[in-house]
Amino acid sequence: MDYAGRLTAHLPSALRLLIVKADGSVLVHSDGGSYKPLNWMSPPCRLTEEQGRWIVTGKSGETLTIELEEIISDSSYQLGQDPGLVKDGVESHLQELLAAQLKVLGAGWRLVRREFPTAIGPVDLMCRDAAGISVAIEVKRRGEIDGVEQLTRYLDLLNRDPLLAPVLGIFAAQEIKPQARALAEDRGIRCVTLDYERMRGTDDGALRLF
Amino acid sequence: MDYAGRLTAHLPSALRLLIVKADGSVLVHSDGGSYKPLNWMSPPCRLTEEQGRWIVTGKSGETLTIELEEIISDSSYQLGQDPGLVKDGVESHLQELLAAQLKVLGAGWRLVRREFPTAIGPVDLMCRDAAGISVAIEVKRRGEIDGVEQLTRYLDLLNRDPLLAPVLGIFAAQEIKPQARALAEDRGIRCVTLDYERMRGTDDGALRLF
DNA sequence: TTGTTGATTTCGCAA
DNA sequence: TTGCGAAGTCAACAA
Repeated sequence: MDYAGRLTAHLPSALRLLIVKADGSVLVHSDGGSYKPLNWMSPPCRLTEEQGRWIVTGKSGETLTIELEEIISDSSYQLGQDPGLVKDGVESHLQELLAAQLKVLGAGWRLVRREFPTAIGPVDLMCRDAAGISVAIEVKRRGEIDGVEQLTRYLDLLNRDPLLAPVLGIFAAQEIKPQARALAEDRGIRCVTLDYERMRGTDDGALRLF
Repeated sequence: MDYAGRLTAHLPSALRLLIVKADGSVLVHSDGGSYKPLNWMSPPCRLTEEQGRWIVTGKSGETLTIELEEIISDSSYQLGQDPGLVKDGVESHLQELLAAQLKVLGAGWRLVRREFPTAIGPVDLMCRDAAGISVAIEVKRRGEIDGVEQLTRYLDLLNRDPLLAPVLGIFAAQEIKPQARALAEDRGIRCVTLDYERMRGTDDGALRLF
């Protein structure tokens, strides 16, 4: 099997599972690893069959060429439309919980609004502390450098608004990477680690503050 | 199907493809979307079977519970060990090639080290030019604004170190987006477009310099 | 259509 | 083993 697109890749001959979905997409799986196929073609794409060879072409001209040496089994089924997955516990939930339990950041804090709009995107939570100082909070499940950059951009912009300035920043996440913490603290941004289970279970002191 | 781990998720009853790999991992695919399953359990994990129900348990205690209402087809095959995928053309190759062909950036340049460590992450290539001035190089496959920001952060930090300062920056990529180039040049960062095919084929002038 | 952001990300490399 | 950045990331949502 050979792939030519953004990169080129080659897969030697071996016994594998080939899946062709209803939308024409193709997956080549080995008998291990994770859910990611060894190689694949995403929809929209088109599958053409020659003798003993599949050629799958993507919309940007990528090609996946599969040489079929032996077919152990070949089956086809119609699965129909799928009702889809319902998730719980992602970032938006953390944001809701923190908005509802804002007092743990400090007494007398109040929420201005969630998804506070700016020209460069929404701030997760905009608040005012007991003294009335504006505080912009960025909420992440996992806090990495990108998130600190994102909050920094918001703070730069917000602090140019004389009605809001000065605006402080809080970086809140279930887990904060050391490099992200270092960058945040270097920029005067407070870091807060969130405990999702405790926040869901209680309506009071559910944060570990550092 | 129900999942309980970092989040909880529920999947209504429908006709689907279940795959159990040799390492015990489980994939639940619908007949569309991309290569990502609707739900899954990554190895290492263990599958136990009750009547009409599969319970898959991961190493961190996550569980995937699957109720089997009807079995349309059930097959099992041994695929054996897989020789694995050979990729070509990714960032690490570019980094290696540029490290080996550093002289094309200028005569008398030398490599200090690859993956030069800093508090906010490793600099791809740290060099000194003929005059002994430090140069930090960020290598990307596709040069976008994020990469320029990343290099800027490194330069800000490195220039605070009196043993290194002044530190110049080079942004090197197979393809540099106009916005990224504009930002880099505005910040005094030199942009270099890398020609992967020529760099792989020659051991001399393999860059197009701008 | 394009861009931005989150993810049960997964994967690979270096310390 | 751990931590961090890249990915043919994918996918959802907004502009």
